Amino acid sequence: MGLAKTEMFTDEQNEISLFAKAFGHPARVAILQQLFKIDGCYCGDLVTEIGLAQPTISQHLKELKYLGLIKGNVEGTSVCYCIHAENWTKMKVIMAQFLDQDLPKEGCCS
Amino acid sequence: MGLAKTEMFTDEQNEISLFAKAFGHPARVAILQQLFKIDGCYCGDLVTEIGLAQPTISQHLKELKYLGLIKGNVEGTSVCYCIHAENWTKMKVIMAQFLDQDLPKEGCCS
DNA sequence: GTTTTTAATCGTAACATTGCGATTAAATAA
DNA sequence: TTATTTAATCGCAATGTTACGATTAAAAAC
Repeated sequence: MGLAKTEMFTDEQNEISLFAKAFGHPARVAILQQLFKIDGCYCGDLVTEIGLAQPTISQHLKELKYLGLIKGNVEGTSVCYCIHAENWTKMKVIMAQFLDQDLPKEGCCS
Repeated sequence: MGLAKTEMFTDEQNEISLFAKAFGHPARVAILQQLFKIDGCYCGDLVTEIGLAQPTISQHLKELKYLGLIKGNVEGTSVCYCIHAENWTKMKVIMAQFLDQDLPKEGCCS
């Protein structure tokens, strides 16, 4: 059915999967890495750097912005993007809670 | 076109996005959390716990297994799953490299 | 050997994602 | 005002994902 049944999962599980989905495409990973390197970066620069068409980059930026991971500043005809530092930190806390769980000493597969 | 153009991205970017994609569905997050809690867990227990149909859980388990994040041990007619500790740690290193980048002090949006 | 149990696989319907050409919107420059 | 520049949005084709009923496979119990 292509749609996750979000109502059967916890808020935490849904939140983790939403952030993870944002990182689930190499173009968005590349965009974020670029914004860490050159903060802020114009949409056009990202198009050049990453090599996808302008509407495609714009769409990826929209998703990242929707999740609050980046913000964009209009400067004349350009838009300058950068990492939303505060929200990035919040996201990291949520992801770390999931990733840094204690590994059980002994499992069935030991 | 629905398919990421992997050849235009770095191996690192592709690897990050593959792991992220694994966490990009709440059911897989729930499965992994359950395996952290009760290691190891039988496929049937996961079906009961999570509430999706058996073929659906089996499919999610297959993806997690393909990425090396879990392993399954056949015990009679059952299969006992658990976190692949070593690979989980490796994955965490890769994800941390991406998530823990230094935030620039000043961006265009400051 | 037959039945039961457990999980993988198959097939397919419903839906989501990705990519981009074409267009639009909005600011700037001429 | 009329280009020009830059990026968002629209529309659509191609592909991927998710879910599950039906079936199969394999081991265990009887």
